[in-house]
Amino acid sequence: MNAPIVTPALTKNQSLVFDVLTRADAPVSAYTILDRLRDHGFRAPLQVYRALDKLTEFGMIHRLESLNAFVACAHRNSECCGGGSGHGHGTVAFAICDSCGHVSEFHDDKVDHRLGDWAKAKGFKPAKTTIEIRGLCHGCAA
Amino acid sequence: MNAPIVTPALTKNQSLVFDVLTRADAPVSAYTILDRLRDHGFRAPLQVYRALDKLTEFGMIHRLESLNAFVACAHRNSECCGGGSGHGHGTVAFAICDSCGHVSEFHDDKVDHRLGDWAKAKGFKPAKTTIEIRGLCHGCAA
DNA sequence: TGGCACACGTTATAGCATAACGCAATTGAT
DNA sequence: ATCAATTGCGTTATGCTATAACGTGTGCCA
Repeated sequence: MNAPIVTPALTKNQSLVFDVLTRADAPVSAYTILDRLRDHGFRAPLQVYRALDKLTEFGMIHRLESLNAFVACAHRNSECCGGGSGHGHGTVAFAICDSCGHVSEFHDDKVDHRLGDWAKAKGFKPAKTTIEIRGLCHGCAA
Repeated sequence: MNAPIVTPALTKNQSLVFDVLTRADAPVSAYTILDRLRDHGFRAPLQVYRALDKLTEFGMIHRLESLNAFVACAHRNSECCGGGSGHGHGTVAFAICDSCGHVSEFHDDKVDHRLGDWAKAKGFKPAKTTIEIRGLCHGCAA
C-alpha cells in the first residue's frame, strides 16, 4: 500500500523555499522567505506562495494557521503527513511556544479518532484539521 | 437600537460588533463587520478590532484562525468559554463547512484531556488551543 | 507540430492587522 | 470638588498576508 515516499523532484524555486524552512528553527512567514531569497532572484510574493502551495500539497511543509507562517514537516521520511493522494496518518498537532517560537509537531491517534467520531456522528466530511496549542515550552515556562 | 444581551456591560461599539456577529449565520471578517457598521458611524478598522479584542476577552466571541474571521460563541448563557478570569470549560472545537460556511462549535473532554496530557508530559504550558476542522457539512456533502 | 500541462515572472490589487497620536468620559481616592 | 489614572474612542498612516490577471518559456506526446 505504501508507495515509497517519493519526494517528488522539486523545482528550483520549491527547493529554495523548502531549504529556508528546513534551516529555520521556528516558523517563517511567506514574506520573510521572500526576503531571504532575494539574493537567489526572488522578487515577488507569488514566487513564494506558489512554492509553498506545492510543498504543502506534497506534505513536506505545514502551515500554522494561528501564525500565518510555515514550518518544514518534522517527520522526515516516515509517512507522516500524506501527500496529494494516499494520506499517511491523520492529523498533526502543533505546540507553539509564544516566547521562543519553537514548534513541536506531534500526532495523537486518540484525538484523531475522537474528532473523526464527532464528524461521523454529524455527517461532517473533514478535509483538513488544524490543531495548534499556543503557550510556553518547557524551557520558557521556567 | 437593540439593547444588548446580558453579560458584561458592553460599550456601544462592542454591542454593535457583537450584534453583527450574533445575526450572522457564518463567520464574519473584521473588514466585513466594518462595512456593515459604516451606517452606525464606524470608519476605521481599529474600531472593529478593539471591540473584537474585548469581546474575545469576555469569551463572547471566537476567532477562527484558519479563516481570519469571527463568530459569536454558540454556547449562549452557559459559562462555556470562559472570560478573563474563571474559565468555563476547556477548549472549544469548530467544524467549518467550506461550502456553506456554517460553523458548528463543540467541546470534547477526551480531546481536551488528551492534549492536556501531552502538554503535561512535555512540560508545555498551554495558553490557548485552536481546533478547527475544515470540510463539508452534512447538507453540503450530499 | 500542434495542443496541453506546468512552472515561472511581473504588475497590480485585495484583504487582514496594528502603530502612534490625541481627545473625551469615567472612576475613585484625596 | 479636583486631580490622576484608566479606559474607550476616533483618525491617519502604515505594515503584513495573499491572490488576480496577464504573459512567457519549456517539455511532453498524441
